[in-house]
Amino acid sequence: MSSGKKGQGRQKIEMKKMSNESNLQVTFSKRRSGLFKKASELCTLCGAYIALIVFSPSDKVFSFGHPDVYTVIDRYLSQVPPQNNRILQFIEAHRGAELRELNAMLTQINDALGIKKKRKNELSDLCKKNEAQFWWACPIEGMNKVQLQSLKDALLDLKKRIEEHVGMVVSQGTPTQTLPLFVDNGSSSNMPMEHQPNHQQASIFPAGFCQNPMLQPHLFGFNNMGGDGGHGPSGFY
Amino acid sequence: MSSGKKGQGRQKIEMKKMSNESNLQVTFSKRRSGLFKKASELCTLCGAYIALIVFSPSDKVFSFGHPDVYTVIDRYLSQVPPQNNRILQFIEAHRGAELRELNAMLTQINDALGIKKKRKNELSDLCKKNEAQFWWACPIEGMNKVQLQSLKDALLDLKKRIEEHVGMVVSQGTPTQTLPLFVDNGSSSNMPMEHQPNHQQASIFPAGFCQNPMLQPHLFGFNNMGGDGGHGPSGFY
DNA sequence: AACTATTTATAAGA
DNA sequence: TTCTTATAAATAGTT
Repeated sequence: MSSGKKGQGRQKIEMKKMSNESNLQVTFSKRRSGLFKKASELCTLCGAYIALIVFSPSDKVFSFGHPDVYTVIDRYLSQVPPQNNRILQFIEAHRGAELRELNAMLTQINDALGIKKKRKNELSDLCKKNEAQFWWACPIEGMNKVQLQSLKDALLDLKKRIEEHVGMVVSQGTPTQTLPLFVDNGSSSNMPMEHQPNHQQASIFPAGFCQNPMLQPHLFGFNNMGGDGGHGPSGFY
Repeated sequence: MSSGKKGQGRQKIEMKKMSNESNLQVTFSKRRSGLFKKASELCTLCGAYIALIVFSPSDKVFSFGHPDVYTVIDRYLSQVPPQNNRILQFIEAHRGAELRELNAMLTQINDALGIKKKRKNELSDLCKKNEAQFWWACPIEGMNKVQLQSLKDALLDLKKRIEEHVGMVVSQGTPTQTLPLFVDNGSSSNMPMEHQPNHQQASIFPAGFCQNPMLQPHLFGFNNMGGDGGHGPSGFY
């Protein structure tokens, strides 16, 4: 602007996969922000329930949910169309159908049966997987019971050794303080907020367990569980 | 425009729940369209994987997925952060921690164990529910195996009675024709398309089983499984 | 990350 | 719901 040469400003782009890698990265970032903002605004303005999950080209995952992702997914997966009288309605609707049509229907129904069987197996697998290794991908949440128990034991041991080292006995009362080293509650005031929507994300995660709170102001709760970004040794912040 | 009085055009709106009901409905509709369009564009431009589920204020559900909603959800739910050496890393990171911090950590770990147990039960319930009555909410897909079998039997019976009525014997060869009455493949050319994105929604539904394809041009596959909108007797269209 | 010329989305009104 | 129009908001290209 201060120079004599001014940019062309925004140009229209072709709606196809971007070829330039670095450009794509920037565009992804900008548009992802915009998308999440739009989603949160739809919640705020209209009281809609929304789940939004985005995997970046480099497989980082970003999510937004109101009231939270899991609630909306559960509701989506549980949703079944009204089934009463389905068969009756179907037969009524096709009472005059030609034989060839009926044959086609039977074929489709058989196909549907096969697909249903296949998907049922897939779902069973998924359930097993989820039982084996739990989902919510925050540091401690990422551990299974056995791992948590191990961690707890290890910490107890460490604590004991410190006690011995310091040479003092500590009361075992419930601590009330949170850990700055470990906890970062995204809703605290150190986050810039342009406005506070009146809806809240009732996160499934215990407050402060999530890493990488998105820095977008005025958005509900964008939970970036992305790969590299959060799970290294320095990730406890 | 033809009148002397011209509108003010778009006005800025407050970012809070809209009070006017009919206005809210219109805004929801417009913004939902915009949101889904943005989502599909992010897929097209950047190759992102996205799942987007929206429940309207009146509880109609709209969804968009690339490659499809279930794939993205599965991936999201299955995602677990790298766990190797987590415990070691944790202890390393906190070797100098104060006793009070260790106490706080133990409390949090105990909390996490409790939450994990609770969520595990919830997940089990969800799995059971899904086994009992399957999810994908299109007409035939909405039926369970027993219902599909009943429908098949009913159709076979109907077919037989028609045969008797017409007084002829029909060959049982596999039909190759689709049913206009029953099938509507959203990607066929009777849908206005401003442009064809090079990504495809690999729908879990057999082609044509979905109802209410959204009429938004250039979008991937918005699957409106909304309550009233699609499941009545007239829903077979 | 910031800037800005443009394109795009959308609130209001019909 | 769909169309139009004025304006707000998002963002592509650049710095």
